[in-house]
Parts: sequence; structure tokens; C-alpha cells
Amino acid sequence: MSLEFILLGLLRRPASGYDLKKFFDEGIGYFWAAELSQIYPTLKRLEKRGWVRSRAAASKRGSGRRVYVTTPAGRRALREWLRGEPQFGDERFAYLAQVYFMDELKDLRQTIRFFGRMRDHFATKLDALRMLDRRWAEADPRYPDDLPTSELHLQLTLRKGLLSLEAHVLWCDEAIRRMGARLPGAKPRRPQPKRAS
Amino acid sequence: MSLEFILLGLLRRPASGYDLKKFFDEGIGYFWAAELSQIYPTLKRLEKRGWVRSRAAASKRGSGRRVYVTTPAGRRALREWLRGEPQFGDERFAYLAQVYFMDELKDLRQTIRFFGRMRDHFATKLDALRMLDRRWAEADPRYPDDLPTSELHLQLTLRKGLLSLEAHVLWCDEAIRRMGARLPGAKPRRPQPKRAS
DNA sequence: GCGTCCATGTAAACGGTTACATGATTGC
DNA sequence: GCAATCATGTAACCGTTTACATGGACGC
Repeated sequence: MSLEFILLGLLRRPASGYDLKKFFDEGIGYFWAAELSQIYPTLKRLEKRGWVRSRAAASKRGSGRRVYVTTPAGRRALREWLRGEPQFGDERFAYLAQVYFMDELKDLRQTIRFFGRMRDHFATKLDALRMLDRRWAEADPRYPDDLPTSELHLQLTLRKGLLSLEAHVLWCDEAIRRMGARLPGAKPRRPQPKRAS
Repeated sequence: MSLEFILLGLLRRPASGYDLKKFFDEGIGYFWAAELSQIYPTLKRLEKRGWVRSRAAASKRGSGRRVYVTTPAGRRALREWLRGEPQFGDERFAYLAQVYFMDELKDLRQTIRFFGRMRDHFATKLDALRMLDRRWAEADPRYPDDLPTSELHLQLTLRKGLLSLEAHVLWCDEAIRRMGARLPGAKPRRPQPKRAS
């Protein structure tokens, strides 16, 4: 269960369940999401196992908070996870299934519109990551290759998001162009001369 | 529930639960997976709803099969799904979380090895898709831009896999190179001269 | 006779989401 | 007074995986 280890990682700095939820939403949402209703029971489970401990604390608004932090045993468990195999869950892409079956609509314009909407989606996410990247570069002259090693690890995950989303946008653009060329009235493609073989 | 619609799409050609499982494993595994224990009850549910119908059939080995096919009502449901919004489930990448926290190990060589294993994984999948791509190109001179529209849709999903996995491999290579340059004994990078601004 | 493939299912567990419930505090 | 934010939790449900169960037919 990856969430447990992710919490162990995040709780190397003390935080409440509520804090963690915010961090998922605002910080690392591009690779993991979690709901409060899942976070709270998981924290209790980790505490029972001795991997985190908690103390009551005051909150600005409302009643008390409970702040958790990873214990040495928790750190050992985290390190074991990190030394293990990369966790590739099998990826499911419903939107790819939609493209796969889209010929059912017998309407290429519809597919083009669908790709347009996907492009918007990916481009928006890409813009957000580019913003993060730019801000970081402006704030730290060591960015990216002279950062301290700990921050390099974060930068590498950001870089993955950038490369991946760029590929997604490229895919949409290419697909839209290729389908546009098939629309009635489109300039016919020059037939590709085969290379001498 | 995307699986239902994927089955409706696949069952435009008649197939048994067992056939479908094979197709997930050998055909469209790069965007969806399903177990037999999930396929069989789903087929029954779809039949009860009138979206597929079934008939008993003989099997080569073993006892009888049950072959399902999508009904006109099922096709209408499928088309509605296809005309709707692209389904982006929130993506979870446990291996990115591992990279994110990998500084905990305080051992850059370990991170490099981790990236090496990830590279292998992605490169293997990429090779498999490239093989598919090459075979298709050899078998059909219309590949890729003069394919009939129905096959173009399939080609576009394959193209996504290729672009995406290429980006993943590129990411690993880049990361390994950048980390290698930080290892003690590595040739120090030439400091990047800032562009005149 | 034994393993593999064909073929269909059920039951329990798991990870995650949605809905529901409660309550204090601050700013408008 | 009311909405938003801070804060913690439970219960029901949903989609998926893992484990279990059964049995016929073919090749070695």
C-alpha cells in the first residue's frame, strides 16, 4: 500500500491529517491523490504499528489538531520501500479506450474535437508545471543542476511531469493535424516517395 | 464504470469472457487491464441491462463457451460514452513518489540504480510497441496515413504509447546523466555561462 | 497419468471515493 | 447571522485483485 509509505515520507516533517491533504492537493497532486477519509484511518493504522507518533496541538481556528511525525521505525520502513523495486501499477487510460473505439461514431470531426479537449486538459496541466519550474529557477540560481541532492530528487519528479505532458500535447497536435488532412476539402498529402530499397 | 463501455466496444465482434481476457492481455494491455473474475460478472450485468446478449457455443477444448455480442441498445450507450468528456482518472505514480523521497537513502548511486531499473522497464515496453508498429507498417503499405479511418483510431492510441514511453526513457537517461555528473570523480560540469540579459 | 489450455464462475479482501456527521472560529 | 476555513472522523459503496473451486479435452 503506497499511501502508507508516502505518508511516512511526508511526515518526516510534522503535520496533521488536514495539512497532508492540502499538500496532496497543492504540492504532489501530479503523482498522488488522497482523501481525508482515507488519510485519517491510515494515520491511526501507522501509529498503531509504531511508524508514526502523534501529539495534540492547538489550531488557529476550530478545535485541536493532531500532529503526526515519522518515528525511527517508520523511517526504516520507508527506506526499505525505497530500496525495493520501482512500483509500476498497471496504468489505465479510459480516454485512450475512448479514442480506440471512436470510429463507432463515424465522424472524424467528432474525434478531432475530442482531441482538442484532451489537448486543452494536458496543456493546462503543463502550464501549471511550467509555472512551478520557472518560479523555482527564478528563486534559486543553483537551479537545476547545482541544487543540493535532496532537492534534485524533487526536481527529477517535476521534470518527469514536464516531459510527459509535453509528449501528450505533442500527440494531440500531431493527431489533430493528421486527421485534419483527411477532412474533405483538405489539401491532399504528397504521396511519400519510398526510400530506395 | 469504464470497463462496461470497453466491453461494449470490444463486443461489437462476438467473444466469450475468456476471449476478452486474452485481448486485454495481448491487445490493449497498454491502456486497460481486467481479470476474468471481473469480466464474468460484468458481462452478466450488461446482459441484464440489455446492452449485450449471449448464446451458448461449443469450445475446442473443455466444455461449452458463452459468446456475447453488443446489442443496438448497447451501441447507443457506447456512442453516448464516446460523445461525452474524455475520462481522465487521476493518475497515481508510486515510482515517482519513490524518487521524490529517495533522498532519504542519502546515496545517489542507489537513485541511479533505481533509474536504471525504471529505464529497463520502460524500454522493454517501448520495444514491444515498436515491434507492433513495425509489423503493421510492413503488412500494410497504407500505414500510417492512408489507413482507413477505423484503423487510424487504433494507430493513434499506439502512437500515444510510443511517444509517451519515449519520453519516459528520455527522462531516465537524462536523470542518470545528470546524477552521474555529481558523483565524486566525475568531470566537473562547465559552469553554464549566463546569456547576456 | 500429468500438465497445459480451454472455460466459467464465487468469495473475500483491499484501496479508494462519496456521503454523512460534528463542531469551533473568523471575517463579512 | 452566515459562509468559509480549520479540523476530525465514520459508513456505505464501488471497482479491482487475489484466492479458491470446478471440470472437460488434448498432447506428451
